[in-house]
Formats: sequence, structure tokens, C-alpha cells
Amino acid sequence: MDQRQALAAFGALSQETRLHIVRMLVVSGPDGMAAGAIAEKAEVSPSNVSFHLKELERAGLIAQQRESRSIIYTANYEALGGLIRFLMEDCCGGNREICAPSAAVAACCTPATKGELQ
Amino acid sequence: MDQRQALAAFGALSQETRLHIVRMLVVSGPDGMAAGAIAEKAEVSPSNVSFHLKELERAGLIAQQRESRSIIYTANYEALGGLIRFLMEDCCGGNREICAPSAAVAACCTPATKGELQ
DNA sequence: TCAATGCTTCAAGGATTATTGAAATATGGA
DNA sequence: TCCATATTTCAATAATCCTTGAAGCATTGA
Repeated sequence: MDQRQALAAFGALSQETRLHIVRMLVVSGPDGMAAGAIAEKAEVSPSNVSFHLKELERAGLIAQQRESRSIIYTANYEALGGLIRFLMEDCCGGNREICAPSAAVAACCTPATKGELQ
Repeated sequence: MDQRQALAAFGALSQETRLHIVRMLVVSGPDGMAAGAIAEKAEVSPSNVSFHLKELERAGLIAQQRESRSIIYTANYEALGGLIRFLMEDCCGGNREICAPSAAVAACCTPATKGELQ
């Protein structure tokens, strides 16, 4: 994740509807969600959700794939992790005061499957 | 850090000049930098830097204090750490695939002073 | 008190982003 | 083929954000 991508990602996440969408897609996992389902759950119009989904895709935070009539969107976990790393390293310079408290969070998150980390 | 603050912070960091300023202030540490020095190093006009500094302050990412004729700006380490935690927890739901790779970064950053972490 | 320094505020303009509803496209089934 | 479904694209408008230069305020030293 370079600065260009990070700027786009920050911009994408600075909008309430889009932040909400990313959250929903992270929760829904690899199955993702269809555009219509996202629109319904986020309570926005189809054309509006389409606008925001395009924005999130342009920023690299989500991906799409057609499945029959639906278009399924999924969160890009790598990009989200990359953004967190960018914040820690490139923005905050690995400053311990900033980054260390996050280590506790990282350590406490959903247990890893064996061998998931190398 | 609640969602409202996070949205503001993301918006603040989504602009090149502002991201650059935050980086400079993190590096400059508790001494901070005067507005004029920031403007010079970032190569923007005084009034423009003032506009962006206000935006960053509004988002809670930096703080100011007058020192004689200068106004000294410093990074708000707590807010930056809070934003990283927000991304990990509230946005990404503590998802291990996203957060775990960041643990390595957190572990590798500038060594802590003894007793700095509780 | 006057002038210089350091910074902010203001107003105007341009640029980008968000919202809306209507029209267009793609897919699948009758 | 025709229709319904799922979604996107487009055009228009509104809203927000960025940049610029001029004017204003606060502080210090002569």
C-alpha cells in the first residue's frame, strides 16, 4: 500500500454510508453481499449504493464478481490490513506510543486457525 | 474514538498536504512545529497551511498552543492510536486476517522505554 | 506608540463529491 | 421473444472542499 492508495482509502472511508458498507462486507466474509442486499441493509437507493460501491472499488477496498443476475461484493482484507499497516508505519513512523496500544487489539482478535500465520 | 471522530479523521487524512503535515508532526515529537515551519517544509502558502491545520485540529489529530509569536502544532498520539484501533475493531471487527499482520508491525516499532506499557 | 513578524480569517472562485430519478444494460425464465 | 429482476450509468443539482490573495489580529521589540 503506497501513499496514493492510502489517500484513496482514507477518502473512501470518510463517508458514513461507505464505512457502513465496508463493515457489513467484512462481517459477511468471503460470501460477500449482493448490491441489492447492501442497498437494503444500508437503507440507500440502488443508484446511490452503486455510486459508493464504485468509489470503494476504485480505492481497492472491495471487489466485485457477477453471480447470475446479482453482483456480489466482498471486502478486500489485504487492502484493509495494508491500510492499518500504512497508518502505523508510513504515517506514524512506527512510533511506539501510537502503535503499541494497537498490538493488544491485534493480539485479542478472532483466534487464528493453526498455521494461518507464517 | 467513536464513528463520528473516525469519519472526521479519515477525511482529514485523505488529503495529501494534511497527511504530509501529520507525518511531519509525528516525527517532530512533543516539541512540535510552528505553523510557519510547517508551511515552509510542506511548500504551501501560510493561509493554505492554516486552512489544513484547522481541519486537522477539528478532526482531533493535532493540537495547538501559542508560544510567543508562533503557534506550535503537535500530533495527538492518542487520537492516531485510537484511529488505528477503530480500524481494527469497529471497522474490521477484529478480523484476524486483517489485524494479525499488523501485530507484527506493532511489535517491531521503536523500542519502548521501560514501564511505558502497563 | 509604531513597525515588523507570525499566523489566521475572509470572500471569491474553481474543483470535487454526493444525491436523485430516469434511462440503459445484463441476465434468466416463461 | 418478451418480461421481470438486478444493477449500472447518466444528467442535473446540491453540497462540500480546496486554493488564492487581501485584510485582520496578536505579539514583540524599537
